Amino acid sequence: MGITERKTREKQEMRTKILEAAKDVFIEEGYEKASIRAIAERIEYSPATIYLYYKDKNELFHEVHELGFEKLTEEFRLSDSIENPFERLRALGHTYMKFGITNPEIYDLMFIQKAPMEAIKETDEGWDCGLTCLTYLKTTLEECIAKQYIQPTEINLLSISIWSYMHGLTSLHIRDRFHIFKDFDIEKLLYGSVELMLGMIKQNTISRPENQ
Amino acid sequence: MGITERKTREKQEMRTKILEAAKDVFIEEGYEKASIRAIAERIEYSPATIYLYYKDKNELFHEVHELGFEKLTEEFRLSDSIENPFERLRALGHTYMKFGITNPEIYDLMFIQKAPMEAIKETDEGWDCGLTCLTYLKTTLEECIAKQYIQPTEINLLSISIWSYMHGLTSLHIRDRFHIFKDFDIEKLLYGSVELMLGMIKQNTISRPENQ
DNA sequence: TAAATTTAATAAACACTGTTTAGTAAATCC
DNA sequence: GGATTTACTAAACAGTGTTTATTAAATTTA
Repeated sequence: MGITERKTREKQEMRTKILEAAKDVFIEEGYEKASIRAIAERIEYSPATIYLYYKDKNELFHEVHELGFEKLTEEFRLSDSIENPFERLRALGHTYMKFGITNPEIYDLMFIQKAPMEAIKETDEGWDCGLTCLTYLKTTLEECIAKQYIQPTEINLLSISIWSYMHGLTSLHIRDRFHIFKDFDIEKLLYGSVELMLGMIKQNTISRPENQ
Repeated sequence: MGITERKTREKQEMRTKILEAAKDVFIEEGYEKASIRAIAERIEYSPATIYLYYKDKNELFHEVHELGFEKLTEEFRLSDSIENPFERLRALGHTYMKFGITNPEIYDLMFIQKAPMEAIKETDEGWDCGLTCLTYLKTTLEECIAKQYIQPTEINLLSISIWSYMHGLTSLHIRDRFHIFKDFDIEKLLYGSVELMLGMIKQNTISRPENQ
């Protein structure tokens, strides 16, 4: 019977319709103004309708957060063609930071807000999209170690460190904590910091001939 | 005339009464549940009364955020007695991270939420309390450089980097992004990361005899 | 001291928020 | 064609920050 098939298809279409509206409101108006009512109004449905397709706001925001990860992963993929793993690492760093600065509201949802993580806790799934991005970093770092650009280091320790560093720079910046450096070009400081870190983890190798 | 003096004193007492209540609600109930009504109820006044002493929620939260900085600065001061600047740097790092993990809601307000920064924008003051803490880090780093524990580096670049690193570790942790390392002892990874960073910035000096 | 004025506090309202419930109209099934 | 399921929504509930009009008390003035 084709009706049930059409119905499930329509149900899915409505979900993506809501999801896209949520994403748009999010990007245009920001986290604070992304209310259920605002999203409902955009698709010309009543607020209550959204609850027929999403359990609650957390679940909806969790899916928006997944969209964000799809976009970030997509941008990460652009660096796949870079042969040198250390150069690829630099590119990933720049991509990550630029993503955060360009899409602060989505970045907010992906790495700062509690909501998406609470949605995960209510299911038995893990933070798959986060894991995917982390794996991207991990494999690049492993390759850097294999090709002796970086001193051998426990990979979880190293990846958590690089990620935290990049997140620290990005999040303190988009949350306006760097205004105290008002006499400096902040973006220049940010990219300078990335280079400082890259220099530090690379220099270790250069200065240790026994690893070469 | 003693009346006006008493009045201004009472006005100040009421402000601190509200402020302390706000801080307590904040610590006990968290950011989300720290509503004007909840704060008002705790001091047994009507919500409207708070607006006679504070312009809006942002201004009140800004003062709570300042209390947080007083506490953090206090804890930083405990490391003043450490002679070796590099050991002092390690202590500051541990203090910072422990502060964030122990007081996640206050840390939230100090380094994550937008609200306190918006309160600053509306006045002509800067982020003085943030600057104080940063100066603490800066002077320690400068001393590290002077005593050749750390390779000479532009001080703003270096301090922004160390701070971002510590904030990245702390904030990703308290916002539950490290659950993907579920097979590991996360706190161990965190302190391990601090050691990794310390090792990296120190090693540069050791491996460069021309600086010693 | 009595009246006028200033001050302090609040109840109630406004415009929002997420979410639930009851009810309606249309589509589908028998 | 009548019964049933489905899709949707209006209205309500409990909460939010904030403003306004009003009241009662404290203070000043005459």
